[in-house]
Amino acid sequence: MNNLSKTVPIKMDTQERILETAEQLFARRGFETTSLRHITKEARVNLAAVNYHFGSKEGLLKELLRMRIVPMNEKRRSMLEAFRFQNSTQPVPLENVFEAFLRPFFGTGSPGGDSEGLFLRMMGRLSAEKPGFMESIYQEHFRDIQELFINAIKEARPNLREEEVFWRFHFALTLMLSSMTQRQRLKISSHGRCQTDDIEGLIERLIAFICAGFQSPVASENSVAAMGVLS
Amino acid sequence: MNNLSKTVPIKMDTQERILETAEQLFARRGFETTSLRHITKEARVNLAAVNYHFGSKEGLLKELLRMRIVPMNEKRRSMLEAFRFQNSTQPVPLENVFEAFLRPFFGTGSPGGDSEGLFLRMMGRLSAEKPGFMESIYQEHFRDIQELFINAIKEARPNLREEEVFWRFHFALTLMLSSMTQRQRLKISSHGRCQTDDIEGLIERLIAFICAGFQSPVASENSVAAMGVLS
DNA sequence: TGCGGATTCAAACAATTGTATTAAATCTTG
DNA sequence: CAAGATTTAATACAATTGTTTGAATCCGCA
Repeated sequence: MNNLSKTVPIKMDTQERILETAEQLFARRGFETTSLRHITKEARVNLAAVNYHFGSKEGLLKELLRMRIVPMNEKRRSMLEAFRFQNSTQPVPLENVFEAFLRPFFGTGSPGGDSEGLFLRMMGRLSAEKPGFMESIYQEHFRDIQELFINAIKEARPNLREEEVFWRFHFALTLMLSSMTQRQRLKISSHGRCQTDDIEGLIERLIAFICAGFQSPVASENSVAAMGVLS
Repeated sequence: MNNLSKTVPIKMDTQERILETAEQLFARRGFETTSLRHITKEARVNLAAVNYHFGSKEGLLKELLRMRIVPMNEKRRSMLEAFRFQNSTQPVPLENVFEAFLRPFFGTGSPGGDSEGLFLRMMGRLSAEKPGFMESIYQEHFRDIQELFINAIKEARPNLREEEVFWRFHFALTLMLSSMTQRQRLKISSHGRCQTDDIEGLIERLIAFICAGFQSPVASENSVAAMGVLS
Protein backbone atom coordinates (compact mmCIF):
# COMPACT_ATOMS: atom_id res chain seq x y z
CA MET A 1 0.00 0.00 0.00
CA ASN A 2 1.21 3.49 -0.69
CA ASN A 3 -0.36 6.71 -1.86
CA LEU A 4 -4.01 7.43 -2.11
CA SER A 5 -3.60 10.90 -3.50
CA LYS A 6 -0.21 12.33 -2.59
CA THR A 7 2.70 11.55 -4.91
CA VAL A 8 1.20 10.92 -8.31
CA PRO A 9 2.64 7.77 -9.84
CA ILE A 10 3.62 7.96 -13.46
CA LYS A 11 2.07 4.74 -14.59
CA MET A 12 -1.17 4.12 -12.74
CA ASP A 13 -2.45 1.61 -15.22
CA THR A 14 -3.45 -0.86 -12.57
CA GLN A 15 -5.16 1.62 -10.29
CA GLU A 16 -6.99 3.14 -13.21
CA ARG A 17 -8.18 -0.19 -14.48
CA ILE A 18 -9.38 -1.15 -11.02
CA LEU A 19 -11.23 2.12 -10.54
CA GLU A 20 -12.82 2.00 -13.95
CA THR A 21 -13.94 -1.59 -13.63
CA ALA A 22 -15.18 -1.09 -10.09
CA GLU A 23 -17.31 1.85 -11.19
CA GLN A 24 -18.92 -0.20 -13.91
CA LEU A 25 -19.63 -3.17 -11.68
CA PHE A 26 -20.81 -1.12 -8.72
CA ALA A 27 -23.15 0.71 -11.07
CA ARG A 28 -24.51 -2.44 -12.62
CA ARG A 29 -24.59 -4.84 -9.71
CA GLY A 30 -24.16 -2.80 -6.57
CA PHE A 31 -21.44 -2.59 -3.98
CA GLU A 32 -22.08 -5.49 -1.64
CA THR A 33 -22.89 -7.94 -4.39
CA THR A 34 -19.76 -7.12 -6.38
CA SER A 35 -16.81 -9.14 -5.12
CA LEU A 36 -13.20 -8.09 -5.31
CA ARG A 37 -12.52 -11.23 -7.28
CA HIS A 38 -15.05 -10.14 -9.85
CA ILE A 39 -13.45 -6.72 -10.13
CA THR A 40 -9.87 -7.92 -10.33
CA LYS A 41 -10.71 -10.63 -12.81
CA GLU A 42 -12.58 -8.20 -15.05
CA ALA A 43 -9.77 -5.65 -14.77
CA ARG A 44 -7.17 -8.35 -15.38
CA VAL A 45 -5.17 -7.49 -12.27
CA ASN A 46 -4.21 -9.51 -9.26
CA LEU A 47 -6.62 -9.95 -6.39
CA ALA A 48 -4.17 -8.46 -3.91
CA ALA A 49 -3.85 -5.30 -5.97
CA VAL A 50 -7.00 -3.76 -4.50
CA ASN A 51 -5.85 -4.10 -0.93
CA TYR A 52 -2.36 -3.02 -1.92
CA HIS A 53 -3.44 0.21 -3.59
CA PHE A 54 -6.57 1.14 -1.69
CA GLY A 55 -6.25 -0.67 1.60
CA SER A 56 -9.67 -2.23 1.45
CA LYS A 57 -12.80 -2.54 -0.61
CA GLU A 58 -14.26 0.42 1.24
CA GLY A 59 -11.08 2.36 0.52
CA LEU A 60 -11.50 1.67 -3.16
CA LEU A 61 -15.01 3.08 -3.03
CA LYS A 62 -13.88 6.14 -1.11
CA GLU A 63 -11.19 6.90 -3.67
CA LEU A 64 -13.61 6.32 -6.52
CA LEU A 65 -16.07 8.77 -5.02
CA ARG A 66 -13.43 11.41 -4.36
CA MET A 67 -12.10 11.12 -7.88
CA ARG A 68 -15.50 11.71 -9.46
CA ILE A 69 -17.26 14.03 -7.05
CA VAL A 70 -14.62 16.74 -6.73
CA PRO A 71 -14.46 17.67 -10.43
CA MET A 72 -18.21 17.14 -10.75
CA ASN A 73 -18.94 19.70 -8.06
CA GLU A 74 -16.43 22.07 -9.60
CA LYS A 75 -18.26 21.78 -12.88
CA ARG A 76 -21.52 22.51 -11.09
CA ARG A 77 -20.10 25.65 -9.56
CA SER A 78 -18.78 26.94 -12.86
CA MET A 79 -21.98 26.18 -14.72
CA LEU A 80 -24.09 27.95 -12.13
CA GLU A 81 -21.67 30.85 -12.17
CA ALA A 82 -21.93 31.05 -15.95
CA PHE A 83 -25.72 31.15 -15.71
CA ARG A 84 -25.47 33.87 -13.08
CA PHE A 85 -23.29 35.97 -15.34
CA GLN A 86 -25.67 35.34 -18.21
CA ASN A 87 -28.60 36.68 -16.17
CA SER A 88 -26.68 39.57 -14.61
CA THR A 89 -28.74 40.72 -11.61
CA GLN A 90 -31.77 38.60 -12.41
CA PRO A 91 -32.11 35.29 -10.55
CA VAL A 92 -31.05 32.29 -12.57
CA PRO A 93 -34.09 30.51 -14.07
CA LEU A 94 -34.93 27.27 -12.32
CA GLU A 95 -34.36 25.28 -15.49
CA ASN A 96 -30.78 26.49 -15.59
CA VAL A 97 -30.23 25.86 -11.90
CA PHE A 98 -31.16 22.23 -12.28
CA GLU A 99 -29.29 21.89 -15.53
CA ALA A 100 -26.16 23.06 -13.73
CA PHE A 101 -26.84 20.56 -10.98
CA LEU A 102 -27.82 17.57 -13.08
CA ARG A 103 -25.61 17.66 -16.14
CA PRO A 104 -22.26 17.32 -14.36
CA PHE A 105 -23.51 13.93 -13.20
CA PHE A 106 -22.71 12.90 -16.75
CA GLY A 107 -19.04 13.77 -16.59
CA THR A 108 -17.05 16.97 -16.57
CA GLY A 109 -16.55 17.06 -20.29
CA SER A 110 -12.85 16.40 -19.82
CA PRO A 111 -11.03 13.15 -20.51
CA GLY A 112 -13.14 10.10 -21.32
CA GLY A 113 -16.41 11.76 -20.41
CA ASP A 114 -19.02 9.71 -18.63
CA SER A 115 -21.65 10.30 -21.28
CA GLU A 116 -23.46 7.14 -20.25
CA GLY A 117 -24.06 8.39 -16.73
CA LEU A 118 -22.25 5.45 -15.20
CA PHE A 119 -21.29 7.40 -12.13
CA LEU A 120 -24.85 8.63 -11.58
CA ARG A 121 -25.97 5.06 -11.87
CA MET A 122 -23.49 4.04 -9.23
CA MET A 123 -24.58 6.85 -6.95
CA GLY A 124 -28.19 5.85 -7.35
CA ARG A 125 -27.37 2.28 -6.47
CA LEU A 126 -25.26 3.19 -3.48
CA SER A 127 -27.75 5.69 -2.09
CA ALA A 128 -30.49 3.07 -2.17
CA GLU A 129 -28.42 0.12 -1.13
CA LYS A 130 -25.94 1.28 1.49
CA PRO A 131 -27.77 2.51 4.57
CA GLY A 132 -26.43 5.88 5.56
CA PHE A 133 -24.31 6.20 2.47
CA MET A 134 -25.55 9.60 1.39
CA GLU A 135 -25.48 10.84 4.93
CA SER A 136 -21.89 9.79 5.37
CA ILE A 137 -20.60 11.69 2.34
CA TYR A 138 -22.94 14.62 2.75
CA GLN A 139 -20.68 16.50 5.12
CA GLU A 140 -17.58 15.87 3.08
CA HIS A 141 -18.80 16.40 -0.45
CA PHE A 142 -22.33 17.76 -0.72
CA ARG A 143 -22.93 20.26 2.06
CA ASP A 144 -21.47 23.30 0.41
CA ILE A 145 -22.66 22.56 -3.09
CA GLN A 146 -26.19 21.93 -1.87
CA GLU A 147 -26.26 25.20 0.03
CA LEU A 148 -25.16 26.96 -3.14
CA PHE A 149 -28.00 25.48 -5.16
CA ILE A 150 -30.58 25.83 -2.42
CA ASN A 151 -29.80 29.53 -2.40
CA ALA A 152 -30.15 29.73 -6.16
CA ILE A 153 -33.54 28.05 -5.89
CA LYS A 154 -34.60 30.46 -3.17
CA GLU A 155 -33.72 33.35 -5.45
CA ALA A 156 -35.70 31.87 -8.30
CA ARG A 157 -38.68 31.10 -6.04
CA PRO A 158 -38.59 33.79 -3.35
CA ASN A 159 -42.16 33.11 -2.24
CA LEU A 160 -41.49 29.49 -1.31
CA ARG A 161 -41.08 28.68 2.36
CA GLU A 162 -37.65 27.31 3.17
CA GLU A 163 -39.07 24.03 4.39
CA GLU A 164 -40.78 23.52 1.07
CA VAL A 165 -37.59 24.34 -0.80
CA PHE A 166 -35.86 21.52 1.03
CA TRP A 167 -38.69 19.11 0.36
CA ARG A 168 -38.76 19.80 -3.34
CA PHE A 169 -35.02 19.82 -3.75
CA HIS A 170 -35.07 16.47 -2.02
CA PHE A 171 -37.65 15.20 -4.50
CA ALA A 172 -35.54 16.51 -7.36
CA LEU A 173 -32.37 14.87 -6.12
CA THR A 174 -34.18 11.62 -5.43
CA LEU A 175 -35.50 11.62 -8.97
CA MET A 176 -32.08 12.29 -10.43
CA LEU A 177 -30.41 9.59 -8.39
CA SER A 178 -32.96 6.98 -9.38
CA SER A 179 -33.20 8.03 -12.99
CA MET A 180 -30.42 5.82 -14.29
CA THR A 181 -31.10 2.75 -12.19
CA GLN A 182 -34.80 2.64 -12.98
CA ARG A 183 -34.61 3.14 -16.72
CA GLN A 184 -35.10 -0.51 -17.53
CA ARG A 185 -38.43 -0.49 -15.76
CA LEU A 186 -39.71 2.26 -18.04
CA LYS A 187 -38.57 0.37 -21.09
CA ILE A 188 -40.56 -2.68 -20.06
CA SER A 189 -43.64 -0.99 -18.70
CA SER A 190 -43.98 1.29 -21.72
CA HIS A 191 -43.63 -1.74 -24.01
CA GLY A 192 -40.68 -0.08 -25.70
CA ARG A 193 -42.62 3.06 -26.53
CA CYS A 194 -40.13 5.26 -24.64
CA GLN A 195 -36.58 5.63 -25.87
CA THR A 196 -34.91 5.05 -22.55
CA ASP A 197 -31.40 5.09 -23.96
CA ASP A 198 -31.79 8.65 -25.13
CA ILE A 199 -29.87 10.30 -22.29
CA GLU A 200 -30.44 13.79 -23.59
CA GLY A 201 -34.17 13.21 -23.71
CA LEU A 202 -34.07 11.89 -20.17
CA ILE A 203 -32.23 14.97 -18.93
CA GLU A 204 -34.65 17.31 -20.65
CA ARG A 205 -37.70 15.55 -19.28
CA LEU A 206 -36.22 15.32 -15.80
CA ILE A 207 -35.55 19.04 -15.65
CA ALA A 208 -38.95 19.89 -17.07
CA PHE A 209 -40.73 17.62 -14.62
CA ILE A 210 -38.77 18.91 -11.65
CA CYS A 211 -39.24 22.57 -12.52
CA ALA A 212 -42.94 22.02 -12.98
CA GLY A 213 -43.00 20.24 -9.63
CA PHE A 214 -41.71 23.42 -8.05
CA GLN A 215 -44.86 25.18 -9.24
CA SER A 216 -47.05 23.02 -7.03
CA PRO A 217 -49.17 24.92 -4.53
CA VAL A 218 -47.84 25.09 -1.00
CA ALA A 219 -48.93 22.22 1.15
CA SER A 220 -51.62 23.01 3.66
CA GLU A 221 -49.56 23.58 6.74
CA ASN A 222 -51.98 23.07 9.57
CA SER A 223 -55.25 22.39 7.86
CA VAL A 224 -55.59 18.66 7.74
CA ALA A 225 -56.17 17.08 4.36
CA ALA A 226 -59.58 18.38 3.47
CA MET A 227 -60.86 15.83 1.02
CA GLY A 228 -60.69 12.65 3.04
CA VAL A 229 -62.47 10.45 0.59
CA LEU A 230 -61.26 7.21 2.06
CA SER A 231 -63.33 5.23 4.48
CA MET B 1 -42.12 -27.99 3.25
CA ASN B 2 -45.83 -27.88 2.52
CA ASN B 3 -48.36 -25.26 1.55
CA LEU B 4 -47.63 -21.84 0.21
CA SER B 5 -51.22 -20.72 0.00
CA LYS B 6 -53.56 -23.67 -0.46
CA THR B 7 -54.57 -25.51 2.68
CA VAL B 8 -54.52 -23.01 5.49
CA PRO B 9 -52.73 -24.39 8.53
CA ILE B 10 -54.36 -23.88 11.87
CA LYS B 11 -51.34 -22.49 13.64
CA MET B 12 -49.26 -20.35 11.30
CA ASP B 13 -47.54 -18.49 14.06
CA THR B 14 -44.11 -19.30 12.69
CA GLN B 15 -44.83 -18.35 9.11
CA GLU B 16 -46.40 -15.09 10.19
CA ARG B 17 -43.49 -14.16 12.41
CA ILE B 18 -41.05 -14.92 9.63
CA LEU B 19 -42.94 -12.86 7.08
CA GLU B 20 -43.36 -9.94 9.42
CA THR B 21 -39.74 -9.90 10.49
CA ALA B 22 -38.47 -10.38 6.96
CA GLU B 23 -40.49 -7.43 5.75
CA GLN B 24 -39.00 -5.20 8.41
CA LEU B 25 -35.44 -6.30 7.78
CA PHE B 26 -35.71 -6.25 4.00
CA ALA B 27 -37.11 -2.74 4.26
CA ARG B 28 -34.39 -1.54 6.59
CA ARG B 29 -31.32 -3.37 5.34
CA GLY B 30 -32.16 -4.75 1.94
CA PHE B 31 -32.59 -8.26 0.61
CA GLU B 32 -29.07 -9.45 -0.11
CA THR B 33 -27.59 -7.99 3.03
CA THR B 34 -30.21 -9.51 5.29
CA SER B 35 -29.26 -13.06 6.22
CA LEU B 36 -31.67 -15.83 7.05
CA ARG B 37 -29.95 -16.14 10.40
CA HIS B 38 -30.73 -12.52 11.12
CA ILE B 39 -34.37 -13.03 10.23
CA THR B 40 -34.85 -16.26 12.12
CA LYS B 41 -33.06 -14.98 15.19
CA GLU B 42 -35.15 -11.82 15.24
CA ALA B 43 -38.33 -13.83 14.72
CA ARG B 44 -37.25 -16.37 17.36
CA VAL B 45 -37.69 -19.33 15.04
CA ASN B 46 -35.29 -21.99 13.86
CA LEU B 47 -33.01 -21.30 10.94
CA ALA B 48 -34.41 -24.17 8.90
CA ALA B 49 -37.95 -22.86 9.26
CA VAL B 50 -37.57 -20.54 6.31
CA ASN B 51 -36.53 -23.26 3.91
CA TYR B 52 -39.15 -25.56 5.37
CA HIS B 53 -42.05 -23.18 4.93
CA PHE B 54 -41.01 -21.19 1.88
CA GLY B 55 -38.50 -23.40 0.11
CA SER B 56 -35.83 -20.75 -0.15
CA LYS B 57 -35.01 -17.18 0.67
CA GLU B 58 -36.32 -16.16 -2.72
CA GLY B 59 -39.49 -18.10 -2.04
CA LEU B 60 -39.97 -16.17 1.17
CA LEU B 61 -39.71 -12.94 -0.76
CA LYS B 62 -42.13 -14.13 -3.41
CA GLU B 63 -44.73 -15.07 -0.80
CA LEU B 64 -44.20 -11.79 1.01
CA LEU B 65 -44.82 -9.85 -2.18
CA ARG B 66 -47.89 -11.82 -3.12
CA MET B 67 -49.36 -11.37 0.33
CA ARG B 68 -49.02 -7.59 0.21
CA ILE B 69 -49.49 -6.71 -3.44
CA VAL B 70 -52.75 -8.48 -4.12
CA PRO B 71 -54.83 -6.64 -1.50
CA MET B 72 -52.93 -3.43 -2.22
CA ASN B 73 -53.93 -3.50 -5.88
CA GLU B 74 -57.48 -4.35 -4.91
CA LYS B 75 -57.55 -1.29 -2.71
CA ARG B 76 -56.23 0.77 -5.60
CA ARG B 77 -58.99 -0.42 -7.87
CA SER B 78 -61.70 0.32 -5.36
CA MET B 79 -60.33 3.77 -4.54
CA LEU B 80 -60.10 4.72 -8.18
CA GLU B 81 -63.59 3.37 -8.73
CA ALA B 82 -64.88 5.44 -5.84
CA PHE B 83 -63.32 8.55 -7.34
CA ARG B 84 -64.87 7.70 -10.70
CA PHE B 85 -68.29 7.41 -9.15
CA GLN B 86 -67.74 10.67 -7.31
CA ASN B 87 -66.95 12.48 -10.56
CA SER B 88 -69.68 10.77 -12.57
CA THR B 89 -68.83 11.34 -16.25
CA GLN B 90 -66.02 13.81 -15.58
CA PRO B 91 -62.48 12.45 -15.63
CA VAL B 92 -61.03 11.82 -12.19
CA PRO B 93 -58.76 14.70 -11.14
CA LEU B 94 -55.07 13.83 -11.29
CA GLU B 95 -54.66 14.41 -7.57
CA ASN B 96 -57.21 11.71 -6.89
CA VAL B 97 -55.71 9.32 -9.41
CA PHE B 98 -52.37 9.45 -7.66
CA GLU B 99 -53.93 9.35 -4.25
CA ALA B 100 -55.63 6.11 -5.25
CA PHE B 101 -52.32 4.79 -6.51
CA LEU B 102 -50.07 5.93 -3.69
CA ARG B 103 -52.08 5.54 -0.52
CA PRO B 104 -52.59 1.77 -0.71
CA PHE B 105 -48.83 1.49 -0.45
CA PHE B 106 -49.45 2.27 3.20
CA GLY B 107 -51.64 -0.72 3.87
CA THR B 108 -55.15 -1.70 3.01
CA GLY B 109 -56.68 -0.39 6.18
CA SER B 110 -57.45 -3.92 7.27
CA PRO B 111 -55.65 -5.90 9.95
CA GLY B 112 -52.47 -4.40 11.41
CA GLY B 113 -52.28 -1.63 8.85
CA ASP B 114 -48.88 -0.70 7.51
CA SER B 115 -49.18 2.94 8.49
CA GLU B 116 -45.41 3.28 8.56
CA GLY B 117 -45.07 2.40 4.90
CA LEU B 118 -42.82 -0.54 5.65
CA PHE B 119 -43.86 -2.37 2.51
CA LEU B 120 -43.26 0.66 0.33
CA ARG B 121 -39.84 0.95 1.88
CA MET B 122 -39.13 -2.65 1.04
CA MET B 123 -40.32 -2.18 -2.51
CA GLY B 124 -38.12 0.85 -2.91
CA ARG B 125 -35.11 -1.04 -1.65
CA LEU B 126 -35.76 -4.05 -3.82
CA SER B 127 -36.38 -2.06 -6.97
CA ALA B 128 -33.07 -0.29 -6.56
CA GLU B 129 -31.05 -3.20 -5.33
CA LYS B 130 -32.21 -6.28 -7.18
CA PRO B 131 -31.50 -5.92 -10.89
CA GLY B 132 -34.57 -6.81 -12.84
CA PHE B 133 -36.75 -7.08 -9.77
CA MET B 134 -39.48 -4.74 -10.92
CA GLU B 135 -39.40 -6.18 -14.39
CA SER B 136 -39.86 -9.68 -13.05
CA ILE B 137 -42.99 -8.89 -11.07
CA TYR B 138 -44.39 -6.44 -13.57
CA GLN B 139 -46.13 -9.07 -15.65
CA GLU B 140 -47.56 -10.86 -12.67
CA HIS B 141 -48.68 -8.01 -10.46
CA PHE B 142 -48.45 -4.59 -12.05
CA ARG B 143 -49.40 -4.82 -15.70
CA ASP B 144 -53.15 -4.57 -15.33
CA ILE B 145 -53.18 -2.08 -12.52
CA GLN B 146 -50.76 0.18 -14.36
CA GLU B 147 -52.89 0.10 -17.50
CA LEU B 148 -55.87 1.10 -15.40
CA PHE B 149 -54.10 4.12 -13.98
CA ILE B 150 -52.41 5.07 -17.23
CA ASN B 151 -55.87 5.27 -18.76
CA ALA B 152 -57.14 7.40 -15.89
CA ILE B 153 -54.21 9.75 -16.44
CA LYS B 154 -54.90 9.91 -20.15
CA GLU B 155 -58.48 10.93 -19.40
CA ALA B 156 -57.31 13.62 -17.00
CA ARG B 157 -54.68 14.87 -19.44
CA PRO B 158 -56.11 14.15 -22.89
CA ASN B 159 -53.67 16.47 -24.65
CA LEU B 160 -50.59 14.62 -23.47
CA ARG B 161 -48.90 12.31 -25.94
CA GLU B 162 -48.89 8.70 -24.81
CA GLU B 163 -45.10 8.56 -24.72
CA GLU B 164 -45.05 11.50 -22.32
CA VAL B 165 -47.69 9.89 -20.14
CA PHE B 166 -45.41 6.88 -19.73
CA TRP B 167 -42.41 9.05 -18.96
CA ARG B 168 -44.18 11.04 -16.31
CA PHE B 169 -45.90 8.08 -14.75
CA HIS B 170 -42.48 6.52 -14.58
CA PHE B 171 -41.13 9.59 -12.79
CA ALA B 172 -44.06 9.49 -10.41
CA LEU B 173 -43.60 5.83 -9.58
CA THR B 174 -39.86 6.28 -9.19
CA LEU B 175 -40.46 9.10 -6.74
CA MET B 176 -42.95 7.06 -4.74
CA LEU B 177 -40.69 4.05 -4.56
CA SER B 178 -37.73 6.07 -3.36
CA SER B 179 -39.70 8.27 -1.01
CA MET B 180 -39.43 6.01 2.02
CA THR B 181 -35.86 4.87 1.57
CA GLN B 182 -34.46 8.34 1.05
CA ARG B 183 -36.20 10.09 3.92
CA GLN B 184 -33.18 10.02 6.18
CA ARG B 185 -31.21 12.02 3.64
CA LEU B 186 -33.76 14.82 3.75
CA LYS B 187 -33.64 14.87 7.51
CA ILE B 188 -29.90 15.35 7.48
CA SER B 189 -29.58 17.72 4.56
CA SER B 190 -32.37 19.96 5.81
CA HIS B 191 -30.72 20.07 9.23
CA GLY B 192 -33.90 18.76 10.78
CA ARG B 193 -36.02 21.51 9.31
CA CYS B 194 -38.31 19.03 7.55
CA GLN B 195 -40.50 16.67 9.53
CA THR B 196 -39.62 13.54 7.65
CA ASP B 197 -41.59 11.26 9.95
CA ASP B 198 -44.84 12.98 9.06
CA ILE B 199 -46.09 10.39 6.61
CA GLU B 200 -49.24 12.31 5.81
CA GLY B 201 -47.23 15.39 4.94
CA LEU B 202 -44.99 13.29 2.73
CA ILE B 203 -47.96 11.87 0.86
CA GLU B 204 -49.50 15.30 0.35
CA ARG B 205 -46.26 16.79 -0.94
CA LEU B 206 -45.56 13.82 -3.18
CA ILE B 207 -48.95 14.05 -4.85
CA ALA B 208 -48.70 17.80 -5.22
CA PHE B 209 -45.21 17.59 -6.72
CA ILE B 210 -46.16 14.82 -9.12
CA CYS B 211 -49.36 16.48 -10.31
CA ALA B 212 -47.49 19.70 -10.89
CA GLY B 213 -44.86 17.75 -12.78
CA PHE B 214 -47.56 16.64 -15.17
CA GLN B 215 -48.11 20.28 -16.08
CA SER B 216 -44.63 20.56 -17.56
CA PRO B 217 -44.52 21.59 -21.22
CA VAL B 218 -43.99 18.83 -23.73
CA ALA B 219 -40.37 17.98 -24.41
CA SER B 220 -38.70 19.90 -27.20
CA GLU B 221 -38.33 16.73 -29.22
CA ASN B 222 -41.95 16.97 -30.17
CA SER B 223 -41.78 20.56 -31.30
CA VAL B 224 -38.75 19.69 -33.37
CA ALA B 225 -40.60 16.84 -34.98
CA ALA B 226 -43.66 18.98 -35.44
CA MET B 227 -41.64 21.73 -37.06
CA GLY B 228 -40.06 19.20 -39.32
CA VAL B 229 -43.51 18.10 -40.46
CA LEU B 230 -44.81 21.61 -40.81
CA SER B 231 -41.96 23.12 -42.72
C1' DT C 1 -53.56 -43.74 24.52
C1' DG C 2 -50.88 -44.27 20.58
C1' DC C 3 -50.16 -43.73 15.70
C1' DG C 4 -48.49 -40.61 11.89
C1' DG C 5 -47.76 -36.63 9.64
C1' DA C 6 -46.45 -31.87 10.50
C1' DT C 7 -43.18 -29.10 12.62
C1' DT C 8 -39.02 -27.77 15.08
C1' DC C 9 -34.35 -28.33 16.18
C1' DA C 10 -29.14 -28.57 16.28
C1' DA C 11 -25.56 -29.60 13.38
C1' DA C 12 -23.15 -29.69 9.32
C1' DC C 13 -22.58 -28.69 4.29
C1' DA C 14 -20.22 -26.45 0.40
C1' DA C 15 -19.53 -22.06 -1.48
C1' DT C 16 -18.15 -17.35 -1.32
C1' DT C 17 -16.61 -13.43 0.94
C1' DG C 18 -12.73 -9.71 2.31
C1' DT C 19 -8.31 -9.83 3.87
C1' DA C 20 -3.52 -11.25 4.74
C1' DT C 21 0.90 -13.44 3.78
C1' DT C 22 4.65 -15.24 1.41
C1' DA C 23 8.16 -14.99 -2.18
C1' DA C 24 9.36 -14.21 -6.75
C1' DA C 25 9.06 -11.37 -10.84
C1' DT C 26 8.84 -6.98 -13.09
C1' DC C 27 9.03 -2.21 -13.60
C1' DT C 28 10.66 2.67 -12.50
C1' DT C 29 14.00 5.83 -11.47
C1' DG C 30 18.13 7.99 -9.61
C1' DC D 1 23.30 -1.03 -12.83
C1' DA D 2 21.07 -0.86 -8.26
C1' DA D 3 17.45 0.21 -5.06
C1' DG D 4 12.97 0.72 -4.33
C1' DA D 5 8.29 0.46 -5.82
C1' DT D 6 4.97 -2.25 -7.98
C1' DT D 7 2.83 -6.53 -9.76
C1' DT D 8 1.95 -11.31 -9.87
C1' DA D 9 1.14 -15.75 -8.08
C1' DA D 10 -0.45 -19.19 -4.98
C1' DT D 11 -2.41 -19.95 -0.73
C1' DA D 12 -4.40 -19.44 3.56
C1' DC D 13 -7.57 -17.54 6.85
C1' DA D 14 -11.71 -16.78 9.50
C1' DA D 15 -16.25 -15.37 8.81
C1' DT D 16 -20.66 -15.56 6.72
C1' DT D 17 -23.76 -17.17 3.39
C1' DG D 18 -28.08 -20.29 1.79
C1' DT D 19 -29.20 -24.84 2.08
C1' DT D 20 -29.64 -29.71 3.60
C1' DT D 21 -30.13 -33.45 6.78
C1' DG D 22 -31.78 -36.54 10.25
C1' DA D 23 -33.38 -36.93 14.62
C1' DA D 24 -36.41 -35.02 18.17
C1' DT D 25 -40.77 -33.08 19.29
C1' DC D 26 -45.41 -31.57 18.82
C1' DC D 27 -50.29 -32.34 17.89
C1' DG D 28 -54.73 -33.74 15.93
C1' DC D 29 -57.33 -37.84 15.42
C1' DA D 30 -58.34 -42.66 15.61
